[in-house]
Amino acid sequence: MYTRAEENYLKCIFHLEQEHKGAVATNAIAQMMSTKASSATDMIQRLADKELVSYRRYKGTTLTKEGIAVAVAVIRKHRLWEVFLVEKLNFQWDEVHEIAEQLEHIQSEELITRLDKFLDHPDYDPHGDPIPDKDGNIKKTEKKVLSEMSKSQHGILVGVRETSGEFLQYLDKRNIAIGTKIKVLGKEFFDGSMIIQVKKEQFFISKKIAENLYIQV
Amino acid sequence: MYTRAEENYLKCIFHLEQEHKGAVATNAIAQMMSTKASSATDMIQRLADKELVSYRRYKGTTLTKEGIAVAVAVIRKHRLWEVFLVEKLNFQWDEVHEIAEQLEHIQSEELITRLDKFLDHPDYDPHGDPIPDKDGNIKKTEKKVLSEMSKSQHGILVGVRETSGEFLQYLDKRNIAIGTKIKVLGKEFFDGSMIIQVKKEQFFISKKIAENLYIQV
DNA sequence: AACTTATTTTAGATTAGACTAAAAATATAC
DNA sequence: GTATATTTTTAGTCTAATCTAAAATAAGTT
Repeated sequence: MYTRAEENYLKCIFHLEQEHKGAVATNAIAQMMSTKASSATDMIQRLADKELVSYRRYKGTTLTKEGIAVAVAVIRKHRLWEVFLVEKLNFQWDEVHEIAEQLEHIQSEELITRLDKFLDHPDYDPHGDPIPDKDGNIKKTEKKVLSEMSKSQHGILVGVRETSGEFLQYLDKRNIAIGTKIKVLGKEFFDGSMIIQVKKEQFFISKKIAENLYIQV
Repeated sequence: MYTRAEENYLKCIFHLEQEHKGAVATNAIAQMMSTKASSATDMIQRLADKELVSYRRYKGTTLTKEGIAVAVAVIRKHRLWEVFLVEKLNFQWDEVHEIAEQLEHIQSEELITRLDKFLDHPDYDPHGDPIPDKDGNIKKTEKKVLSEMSKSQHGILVGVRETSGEFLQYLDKRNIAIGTKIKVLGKEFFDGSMIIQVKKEQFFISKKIAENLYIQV
């Protein structure tokens, strides 16, 4: 099995690779892991020795098949635990990330099989992210970033990008949650800000907010 | 907070101190932790620096108030998770120990508060051991080892000492579980073996088995 | 093309936790 | 009460994961 640190690096590289499509820069990894570039290099080289990533000095890092499998397994565990925490223990969706970061490293195939069944095989976690299946397949959701939508388009919120407590609380305060219908009433070219309709109410939102909301059209 | 290793040592020392009443030998700790005496000494000295144990060279180790608090908190978490695994995820009672060993180190007060509530504030774990409350109080069960009972005495099984898979499966095979009524029909002085009644059936059991069953008379 | 800046890697040190081998303290035996 | 055996501790080494400082490479600018 792999260490906690290894699993965390693999998960991190997986997410970065998804975002930017292509080899991941050492600095990007270091930054996301809140560590120094030298530490990241060190770990990357160890992961390369174990053939979990392929790596060429100064050129960047990509996950191997095995590396992807490990990363996705960890993500599956993380998201299943998040469902458990919200659905069964009644946590708010913005409180679960930190705890799931720990739970995702518990080693037991059987545990996850049973947890998945107990939760009735959920497809999405409380933030709207898809839960990989046992074999590592992830449902691709054809979601759009709200900031890329134009006037009078509408859809439902299926996920968020940023997962900080502040951001999720911002949404809660405005009654915006996964599943909420959102319509774009207006868009300002100058700064990318928008006026949106949520249920009976209308809000002004900045570009920064709009960039962090995923909408299914 | 404390590291996994520290928590495990504290838990180990707690159990040994309960059993033998008095300062715990370094070798006993090393043996229970499946490590070498030198490693144990090393850790004990670090724990002493942090005032979690009081320790005098060559004399043995005892937990301080703070050390007890940490150990009991870990034991509480372990036993609550065991209840969860058996009651909610339908594990057999002999399959849960290893997983609970991992789960007991998850750091979150709130998680345990909510888990406890979700499980309806259980008093005992699936092996019959009492679950410490939030403040660290442990219900003392006035239980007796079966091997110390005499002919025609009876009671119910409230706990087991040994927790190996083989032993628990031995019990399962004979339909013996926590809560089962047991009556001593006969006892052999020579080797301490017994004939017991369980439900409608009678079994011969060796002294070794009898020493590992706790009965509430 | 040469200079400057930013990124990445190497070298060397540190910490927790474990190990082996040897030394020190305690316990047991005659 | 000395000799022997057992237990415990110390000293020194090892690995994973981190750090700082310095060196190497790549990228950007004139």
